[in-house]
Amino acid sequence: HGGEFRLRIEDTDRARSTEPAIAAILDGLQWLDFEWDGDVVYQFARAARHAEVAHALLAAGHAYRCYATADELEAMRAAQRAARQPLRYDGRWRDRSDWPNDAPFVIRLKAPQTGSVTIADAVQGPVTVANAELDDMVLLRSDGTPTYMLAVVVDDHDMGVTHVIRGDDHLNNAFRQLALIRAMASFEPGWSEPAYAHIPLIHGADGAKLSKRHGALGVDAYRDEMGLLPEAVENYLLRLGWGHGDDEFISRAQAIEWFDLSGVGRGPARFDLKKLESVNGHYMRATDDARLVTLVAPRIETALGRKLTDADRDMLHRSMAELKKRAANLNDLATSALFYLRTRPIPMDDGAAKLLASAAPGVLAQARGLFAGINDWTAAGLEQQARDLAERSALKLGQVAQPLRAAVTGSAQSPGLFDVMALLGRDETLGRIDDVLATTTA
RNA sequence: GGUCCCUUCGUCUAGCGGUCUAGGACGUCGCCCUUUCACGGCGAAAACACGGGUUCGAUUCCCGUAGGGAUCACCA
Repeated sequence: HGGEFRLRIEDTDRARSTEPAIAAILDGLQWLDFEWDGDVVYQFARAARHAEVAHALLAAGHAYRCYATADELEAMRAAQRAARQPLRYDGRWRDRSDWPNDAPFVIRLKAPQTGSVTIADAVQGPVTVANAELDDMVLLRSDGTPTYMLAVVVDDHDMGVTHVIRGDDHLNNAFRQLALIRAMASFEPGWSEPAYAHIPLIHGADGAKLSKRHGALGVDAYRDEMGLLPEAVENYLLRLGWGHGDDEFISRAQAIEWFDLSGVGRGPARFDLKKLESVNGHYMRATDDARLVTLVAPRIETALGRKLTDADRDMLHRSMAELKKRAANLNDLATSALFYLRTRPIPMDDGAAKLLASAAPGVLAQARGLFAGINDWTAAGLEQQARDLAERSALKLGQVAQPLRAAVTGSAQSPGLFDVMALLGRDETLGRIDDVLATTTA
């Protein structure tokens, strides 16, 4: 829609807004290629301006001092609970002016008590709430710091925010924020109401809401631990709660063209890791080999415990076309690539050991002999030898190829065996077979 | 509990009164391809929460029930 994307860090809770927490947000946004316009605004730095607005409201009679203590308010709520009444501030200081001079106080908004407010939400549609349901919220705490409710409204106004798009856990807040905006607008020009869009929250696979304690992960977990591609995460998230016909894979450009808030569903969607991995696999296959080599290299270096040489990277690059068809994420890709780069003797996994143990006697040695005499060390040439051997020994090709695969890759699964051998080269391939022959005869 | 919101295959969704014997994708299960595993191809099982209306006709509109969600701080 050609708008601006402004980034504001709401860090008024000093305990939670640590340096690493903020860095993780910026880092995650950048990884997903969500570039914001202009400078990052830090809310805490604007506390004085927030207080200024609270005092302007107080002076204009749209706010008042409340001297109720925490204990007093707790007692009030307990009584409301006991009487099965809704829990809300009862306005006990709303109309008083006998202010004690020395006692601590908060500033509360003098919100309208009659009538109702309707929000034309771009996602939820028109939503109406009676003003009687809303109580007088705290604007400024007793220590003089602003609450979130005050801060957002003031910052949105000062930053020229026209569209507030956020999780629907904020829908209720919108009504109170609107009351604040209207109070300001009543005596200061320029306070306009933004358009609201409240997007449903995402739930875990079990239907329970995603939270820190329950399945919610930082963006870095999807990147680092799970080895996903940013475009895959973006595509998956885009399709959660929104769709465009039967389209599953939607590029950034298409998303920009097609996406509209009116198409966003109103019910929460469940997070399905299987589908995310599937989408990621699609993007892995679509990614060019060079980028995959760069992305997967650090993981391989960690697994191998050494830096990759240029020759390693070249080997990786040449094997990538086949490897990427078999991997749903960068972790799997790294694991599946290891055997190309290991130094002899390579380890055998359980599947490989089993194949070697049940192999027809002598096949490995015979194949080794045939391969040693080969002139053109190509996939086609190697395959021909293997086929000839199988035919002569009345074996299926698999009975020849599988033990060979185990010896050469250390695993029962790999890309096409003869392509692997061609890539590995004569010396390495024959050496790996020799390694196995040495251990089995010994 | 009050207020507000939601409800199509197990999951994400298409559907915006008749084209629905309800489409796609993931997952599941078969088959094909094949030296293994994948990829790819073909196919199958699988849903309109329930009950009332409105209408010539409801998946689509309205109401109720049930279920689910959000929120009710001197947190954001």
